[in-house]
Amino acid sequence: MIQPPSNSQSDSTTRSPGRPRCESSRLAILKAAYDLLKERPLPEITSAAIAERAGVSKATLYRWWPSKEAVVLDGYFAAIDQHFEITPTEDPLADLERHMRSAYETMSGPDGAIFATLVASGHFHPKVMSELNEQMNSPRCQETELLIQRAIQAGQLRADLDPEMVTDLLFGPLFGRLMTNAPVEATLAERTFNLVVRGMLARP
Amino acid sequence: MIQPPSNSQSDSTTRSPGRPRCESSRLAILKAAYDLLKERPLPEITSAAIAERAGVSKATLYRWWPSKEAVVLDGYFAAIDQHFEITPTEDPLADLERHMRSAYETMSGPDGAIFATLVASGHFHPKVMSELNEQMNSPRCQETELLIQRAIQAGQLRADLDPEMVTDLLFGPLFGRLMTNAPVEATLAERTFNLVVRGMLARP
DNA sequence: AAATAAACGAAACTAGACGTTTCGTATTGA
DNA sequence: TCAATACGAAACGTCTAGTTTCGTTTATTT
Repeated sequence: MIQPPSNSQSDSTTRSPGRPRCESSRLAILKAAYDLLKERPLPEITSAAIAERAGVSKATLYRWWPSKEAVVLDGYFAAIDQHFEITPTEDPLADLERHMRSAYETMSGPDGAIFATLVASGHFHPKVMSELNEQMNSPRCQETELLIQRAIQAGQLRADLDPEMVTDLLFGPLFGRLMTNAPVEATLAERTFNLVVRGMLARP
Repeated sequence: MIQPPSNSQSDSTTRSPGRPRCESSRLAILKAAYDLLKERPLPEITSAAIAERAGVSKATLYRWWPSKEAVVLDGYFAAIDQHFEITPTEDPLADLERHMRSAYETMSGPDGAIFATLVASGHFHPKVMSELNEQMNSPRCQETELLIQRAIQAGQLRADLDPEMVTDLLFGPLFGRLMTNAPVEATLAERTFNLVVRGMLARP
């Protein structure tokens, strides 16, 4: 995350003197940021609005986060932290498809729209982009690539596949939708998966 | 395009009285906008900077365009208008690949970066997004789908393919790169094309 | 219990951007 | 010449990010 002062309160044993940080304010700020994110795009969210909704002064907000973007990003991560688990079965290829459908389904809703606007902001705030890549994109890609490698080892997929390339392809249509602000149709994951798996060449 | 006053000077015969619009200023503004776009992302471009570089007053700029975004968008369209022609041959599938490589190559350079930031801005300015979709995305998609249909009719591709889906897939990795601000590798188009054509299933 | 260190709220403040408006001047057609 | 329009210069209003000041509150430490 992005916090200037020494965060994670060093140890739980040694505490610095003075009034401790107000945990409820911290949570209120994160929640306020996420709630606002569901209502309107990031540029229309002001730092004053976040502070006001959280019942907190702007000074407090800027004491713990360096910018509006950092607050909103932390709020988003805190809210969606629990998504995207995978439970492997005997059929790695089916696991891959389930994983993909789950991602598409999540991103077809409000969290997808928020993600898209955050990525858009990332083009103007390098730290936002790198945070998003580190916290969201990279981990999800690694999960996906792992599933692909399992399917390869199980003999279900070609051995000469590049898992990274396959991942790009599987999620490309999703990114395309998010990037152009187009709706993610319910059948998109399925159709994408089938086409990628089978290929488009005539007479196999 | 986006111009509030009656543009395209109605007819070339009937002209309204009064001093005519200064064409050189118009061109200077468009060029200044595009040049600035090559230098820095849109939010860091100020209307004052565009006017100053064009040697024009802000009042002139806002007389002809409703916003900074509209100016910049027109500047971009004016600069890249000539890209992406297709010359069909006897081999529609090869045409498709060439078309795709050309698009990937173009978008791997500065115009791709600019496009990405414009799309990003589109998330915060609906008119920018719709303009981009109408002037860029939709036409390119239609071209691509046409090429796919030709390849299907030539028997090179499966008859049951959905050209739109294939297009999404072919350009997905490109969009993914642009969206996350990642570099578009020189071999990306080729690898994408090969994988989509062949599919990823083991033993065909 | 007293001193200290830090967080908090309220509010003023700076700096900068967008977009508007005013006014005087320049350029065209009628 | 007159009317209509474009242009430049400059001031202006409004909004926002982010900073700073100051008095108050809550905790630890001695």
